[in-house]
Amino acid sequence: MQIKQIGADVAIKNIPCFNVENCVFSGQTFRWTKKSDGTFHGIAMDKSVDIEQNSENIIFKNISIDDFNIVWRTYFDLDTDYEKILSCFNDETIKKAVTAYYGIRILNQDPWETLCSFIISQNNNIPRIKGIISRLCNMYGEKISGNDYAFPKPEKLAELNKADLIDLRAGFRTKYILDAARKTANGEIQPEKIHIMSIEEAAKELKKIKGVGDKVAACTLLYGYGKKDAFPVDVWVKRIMQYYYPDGLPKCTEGYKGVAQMYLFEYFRNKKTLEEYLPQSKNKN
DNA sequence: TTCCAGGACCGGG
DNA sequence: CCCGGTCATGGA
Repeated sequence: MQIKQIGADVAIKNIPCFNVENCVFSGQTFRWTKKSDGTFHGIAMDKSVDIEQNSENIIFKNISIDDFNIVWRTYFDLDTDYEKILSCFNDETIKKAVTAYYGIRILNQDPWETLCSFIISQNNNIPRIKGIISRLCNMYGEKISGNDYAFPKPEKLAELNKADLIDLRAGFRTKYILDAARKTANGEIQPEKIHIMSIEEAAKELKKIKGVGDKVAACTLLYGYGKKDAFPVDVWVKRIMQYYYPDGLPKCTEGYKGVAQMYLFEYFRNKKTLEEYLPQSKNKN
């Protein structure tokens, strides 16, 4: 990876397998937009950034190399060799998904934001998830700049009640958000401990929160704790598993089931007609 | 109008 | 342990 300060920007190049658009619109994060000039605007880790990707460079606008190294290099998981991981996937279906969406990386997001975001995601659709999270940040997050607000801290949300979140329009999920905030703020849930736990232990810990089940826990561990073998099964992945992998994911994904899941999820959810790829899915939920 | 969305909780069997 | 109903909201 080459890193260069060019004026007020940081330009990087020679990073295999890094497509910004595929990373930020793959359903693992909810606070990115694409501007009319093709630039990606995102808010994460209490900072906002604009990124331009062209054939030669990836340009992080108006930041220092220190900021890039401390925040975005980690966030985009740039020190992990994805070519190596993906080349081990010897499975026709996964290979198709990898080819179609090459450049997706598993983001290292803030654990609390990830937990809260995927609590909101349950029985919900992605556009609406983004709307709820946006409102939550605008209502209770610290201002960063312009119209950008940081994700609100658990301590901030812990002191609220349901009435304070009526305008969030999160429905039945509001009480789950509050429980997660309170248990995180009062130390019942400790991210530092979860970091060093096994996936099974960590999931059990997260499931102490109301509204956190297997799927939300797996998403949190994969996208917020860097545990790449965590395997979230949502309605899409469930259908994929039933049709392609009734006996489980192929052995070549061992250790990186979450990475394989990310590509499969993105590949199939963007298909208009699932029947084309999952002909038996009609009668199978 | 009905169905569905990156699910989880709860009660009954 | 497993199953179905239920939970808010809004777009298709």
